[in-house]
Formats: sequence, C-alpha cells, structure tokens
Amino acid sequence: METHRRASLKDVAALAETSIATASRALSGTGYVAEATRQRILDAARTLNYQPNLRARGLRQRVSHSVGLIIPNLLNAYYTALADSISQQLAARGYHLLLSSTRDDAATEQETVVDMVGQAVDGLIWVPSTAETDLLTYLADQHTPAVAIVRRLANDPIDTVVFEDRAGSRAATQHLLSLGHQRIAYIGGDMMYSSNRDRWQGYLEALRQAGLELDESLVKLGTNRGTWGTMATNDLLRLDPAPTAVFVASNAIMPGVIRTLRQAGVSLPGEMSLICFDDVDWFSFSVPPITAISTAYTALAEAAVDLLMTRITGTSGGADRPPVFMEVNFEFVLRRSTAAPRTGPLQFRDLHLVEAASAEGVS
Amino acid sequence: METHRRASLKDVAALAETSIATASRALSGTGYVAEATRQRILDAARTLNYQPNLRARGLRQRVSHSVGLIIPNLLNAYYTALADSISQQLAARGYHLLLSSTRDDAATEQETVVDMVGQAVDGLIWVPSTAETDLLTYLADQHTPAVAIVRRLANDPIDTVVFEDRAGSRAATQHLLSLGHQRIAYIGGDMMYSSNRDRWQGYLEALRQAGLELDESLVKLGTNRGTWGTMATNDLLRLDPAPTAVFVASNAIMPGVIRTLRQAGVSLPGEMSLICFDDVDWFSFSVPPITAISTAYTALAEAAVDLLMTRITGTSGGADRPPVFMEVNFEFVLRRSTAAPRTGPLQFRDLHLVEAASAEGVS
DNA sequence: GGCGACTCTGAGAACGTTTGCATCATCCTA
DNA sequence: TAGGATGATGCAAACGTTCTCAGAGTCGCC
Repeated sequence: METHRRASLKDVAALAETSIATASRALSGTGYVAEATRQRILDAARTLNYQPNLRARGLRQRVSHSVGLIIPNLLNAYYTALADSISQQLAARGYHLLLSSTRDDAATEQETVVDMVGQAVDGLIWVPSTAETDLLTYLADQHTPAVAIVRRLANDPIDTVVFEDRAGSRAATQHLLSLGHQRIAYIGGDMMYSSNRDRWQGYLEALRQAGLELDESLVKLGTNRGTWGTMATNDLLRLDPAPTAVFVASNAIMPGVIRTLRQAGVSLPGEMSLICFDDVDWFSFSVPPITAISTAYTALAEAAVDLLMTRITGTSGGADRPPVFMEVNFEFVLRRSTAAPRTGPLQFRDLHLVEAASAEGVS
Repeated sequence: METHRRASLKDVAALAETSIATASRALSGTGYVAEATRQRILDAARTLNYQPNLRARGLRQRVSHSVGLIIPNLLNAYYTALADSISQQLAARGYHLLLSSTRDDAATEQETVVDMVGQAVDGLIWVPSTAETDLLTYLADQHTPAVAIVRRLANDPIDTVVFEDRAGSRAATQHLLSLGHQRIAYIGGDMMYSSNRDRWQGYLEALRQAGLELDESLVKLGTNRGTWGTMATNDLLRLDPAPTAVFVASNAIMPGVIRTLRQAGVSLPGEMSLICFDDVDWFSFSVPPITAISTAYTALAEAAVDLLMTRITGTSGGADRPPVFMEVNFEFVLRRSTAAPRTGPLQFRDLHLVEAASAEGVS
C-alpha cells in the first residue's frame, strides 16, 4: 500500500477483493453488481477516501464537464458580475468553470484560448478583444464550441450574446434630449470593441432623430479607463460654451469623470447632467445617485450558457445549427444626476459649493 | 483521417512518418531527434493544428500545472482583487487557475473542494468559511497541498496568509480616539470568521489602551452584508446620545451604512466620523472620500502563491516544513470622512443640508 | 433436459500522453 | 579492427478511468 499517492480505483478494487471493472460499475451505479459486492466496494472506497480522478475520466469519456470563461478584466465589476452569473448557471448544470482574464491583450488572449483548449474544456464563453481573429478557425479545428459575449465578432460567425448597446445608448441620449439638453458630450471607450461602436451609434441616432447636428468638439473617444475619463472631462470643461450634459459610455471611465467634475467644482445635476452606460453598485449611493443604463447580466449569462450547452450536447439542432445572435434587455434607471439644463454660463467654484449644489437634483 | 476529432500525437506521427515517441520528443524538445525529422514533425503538427491534450499529459506526469482558488464571493471587489493578483502570480509561474465561489455556504464549499481535488489540481488556495473542517484531513489524504488566506483555521494547521486585521483595526480605532471621539460605534461582520473576530479584538484593544470601557449599545455584530449595514446604522442613530464616530469593519457592509446615514441626513464628518476596514475604489470619489484601512492584496497573493509553490515543488524544505503563518501589511489611508467630534446633540435634517456639511472635513 | 433470459464478474482495450529501455547506425579513438 | 561513445529511433508500459465483450452461474419454462 503506497502511502504517497491518492487512492485509485485499483486500490479500492484490491481492498474489496474484486476487479477494477466491477468497482467502477459499483461506484458509478451502472450495470449489474451484486448487493454484497457493492457494499464491499463502497466501504473500501470510503476507508481509502477514494476520489475519482476526473482527468482520467475525461480522457476516457472525451468530455470534461468544464467550460472556460475568458474576460478582459477581473477588476471591473461589470465582468465579475457576469462571471458570477455564468458560474452559477454552469454549476447548476454540473459544469466547472475555468476563468481567466486577458487584460485586453491580444497575445494573452491567444495564449489563454490555446491553454483552455489544451485543458480540453468542453466549450468556451468568451469576450473577444478584437473583431477579427484567427482563433476562430483554430477553435473550429479543435472542435471546441464557443460563444462570444458582450462584444461581437465580424459577421457573428459563432453564437453571440450582447447587450442592447445601441438601443440603450439611444435611450440615454434621448433622456437628456427630452430634458432640453442640446450640447450633450459623449465620452466613449475604445472603438475597436463592437460594444463601444454600437453605443456610439446609438448616440448618433438619437441626435439625428432630434434633428441635431453633431458637434465634434463634444465627442471624446478614447479608452475604457478612468484616466481617460479624467482627460476627456478636463477637455470638455475648457470648451466655451461648455456642454450641459455628459453621457459616459462605460462605467470604467466614470471614476475619472466624477473625480474631475468634483475637483472643478461643477455641480451635478445643476450645472451638468451626467448619465452612464452600465450600472454598478456605487452609482446608487453616490452623491448625487447616478442615472444609468443597467444591463441584464443574468439574462446574458443564461442565454450564453444555454447556447453553449446545446452546442456541447448537440441537443435541439445543436451541432450544426447556424450561429445565433442575441441581444439582452437594458433597463433605464433614473436617479438624480440628470436634470434640465440651466441657463447661463458654467461657473467654476470650489468644492464646498459643489456639494451644496448637488442636492438640487430632480427627484 | 477522422474529421471529428482533434488531432492527436498519433496523427502527427503518422503524417510525419515517424513514431509517436519521436514526435513527442520533437515537440517537447527533450532527448535526441535528428534535425530533418524534427522539421517534418513540426510541419505536420502545424498543418494538423496539433494541440497537446493537457489532460492526458497531466495523467501521465501526475502534475496538472493548475491550482484551484476558492473564494466566498465574486461580487465583492475585495475578493476579485485578490483573485486578480493570484491569477497573475500563477500565470507568471506557468500555472492555470480554477476559480470557484462558495457564497459562504459550507455545503457548496465542501463540494467545490472535492471537485477541485477531483480535477487533480496541484494545490489549493482557499478562503475557509469555517475554522473547523474535516476537509483538512480530506486534503491530507488526497495529498493536495493547500494554503488558507484571509481567514484562519483553528490552530493554523496549514500554511496561512491573512491581513493584519487586529493591528489595522486598532489603528483605525486609535485614529478616531486621537481625534477626540469617545463614543465610537462598531459595525462588524460575522464573528464566525477569524478576520472579523480579529478586527473586533483590535477595536477592543484600542479602547482598553485608551482607558475607555466598552459600551455594548455601540456594538453591532451581524453579517457581512449591506443590509446589515442598514439595520445597524438605523439602530445606532436611534441611540441617545448617539455615537460620534462609526467604525465599519468590512467594505461589504458600507453601502448600507452610507445610504442610511444619507437618508437620515447625517453629515459626514461633521456630525459623524466614518472609517472602514478594507479600501475599495469608490471610497476615493465618494462624498466625502472615505478614510480607510487598505490591505495589501498583491502582497497577500504573492505570499500565498509562494508558499503553495514550495509545497508543490517540494523546494526549500517544501513538503514537510511545518505550517507557516503570515500576516501582510495594512496601510492607513486618511481621507475626509473623519474629523474631531463636534459638541452638541446630533440633529436629523433633510438631504440638502447633509451635503453642504460634508465639505467641512479635515484635509 | 435443453434453451433462452437474466445476473454477475473479470479481462483487456482504449483515451493521449511521457518515458525507460532496447536497438541500430555512425563515428571516434586506441 | 575492435570497441566504446554518441545520436537517432521505436516498442511498450504506465497514468486512472470507462466500457465492450465474453464467460459463468442461476433460474424458469417448454
């Protein structure tokens, strides 16, 4: 009896004085096995603390019951909320999660995908960092089903679930328009991601429908970072006339925006209305609470897992069905950071005035 | 040539007209193989899009190059920050991450650990949900090294890395004391976790050192949730005299506390000082920015991974070394939510007064 | 008393790797 | 010219499972 190894089926069989095959049958509950032997085997397994080696099982069955999830970032609440939902969904179906973040680096992404395929995951859920990628043909070669989430690939070549970026963005802009704003600034993230492009389109559409023409100086397209929020906001505040409202297209940019507005002494929503695409927890207890477009994480998670499962199990047309494209709902969350524009020029003041003013919000 | 399977080493060998053994050697770069054959094999691998099956490799080598990470929650920035650090550390060492969250449910935890061991991870990093657990003997039986983080197990039977909960908590309390506060409320999380117990001890120590005696009515011990923050704060505000400062022992409780204070119209830090153990991003752009005890995530991640690696590889006394216990630094981050207590009774007012007052903070 | 059906069991192949060992050619050196 | 290095290759075992297959025992029924 080796003492430096986990107990294997062989050990259990030996202790129960039976064959490996019978032990396997007894433990998995398939096929015939006499009640007496079954008990002997179960007892043996218990005394040896036997735990099946899922790696070996997977090898034999060519199924791992695990799926990989690839997200850009573990520090963005947006993605961890998603990961949480997906993990729950998968657990409910008896699947494990392999989670990796790419930091939006193409090389890391490539590496990660290859790694996961090497681990022989049954499928992949994936926030692609680019619209074009040869990983796709790679995945096809490896016969590993994948579904893209949050961002689209060119021509949606695989199952895809995204948020209603365009419609949500349009709604946000329309909200500001309906309050009477005419100079609505847009601070957006990286245009290489379809989500950001679509949000941008939504903004444009709303303006067009309102018969407004685009003022390029109000548009700040950069990256999905707080630092970008700082730069962009600084630029916007220097304009004359300044915008009366700002639409921030990603929660990741918000910290910079908010901090800069506060430092500049701009009161919200008195002197500036603020709305954000994506809703994260601290928006609700910010001062003032921030009006936002909230996206349906769990719905997206559910849809993505459902799609992947049909591909993996081959059910409901699974394997050969043409790629599906889905969008999940958004919800408009009205809080207190938006109000009708006030007439007169924007004044810069120091901090204590700001916070006094910040309570003037619409209810 | 089957078309429904990933290419295996056998296929590569066949295409390159050589043996499986040689193909393996060529691809792994071990042992002798003639330059010409090596090229043939590499070409074959490329045309077939060959990807080694890590599952099979792991089976043979008895090493998976993956470690499991078990955290209570994916929605708490506290833990995802940790996960992010750990994932980076592991990646740098060529290890994969299997991540699961338990939602602090003992049954789920049990299940998860067993699952991961079944997956044959090389080791486990783990935020235990209880101090006593038979999982320990289980892990020992399975010869799977594990390190506990954030929370301690009874008698620290395995390698453990935690934050300086006690010292940090003492520092926070001393800060309030030094500002002149005498009635310092404590809102704490679940006492079944060592981290919360230690924070509680730190608070007591600081009071004792200052010669103050404990006022039970100022102590609110509950769970690590925002809803608890709401309840506890409501209770505290009803006291007469009310506390002049609140020490919140976990970021997870903060949303409820902050929201309740705002709703009640309590100005920060004018009428109430507020300090929190754990620092999360929105604290810095809250109004006012919140003074906090910041813990060294990356240091903890590094230490945990280091320890685990020595156990796995058996280096530097690895396998048999007695369990190590470590604490990592905290940092006191002074912002603007704490100030000297003001004399006179606490007054409840409506929201716009609150925010005006919130700018009175110490710099 | 013969035959099919049912129950139970074990031998052995297979999954895709790595690796110890044996074999064989080639080359160098004494 | 013998003989040991050295380079290059393949066979086969092993990792821990599952699963097909065949064999053996038991029972019931015609």
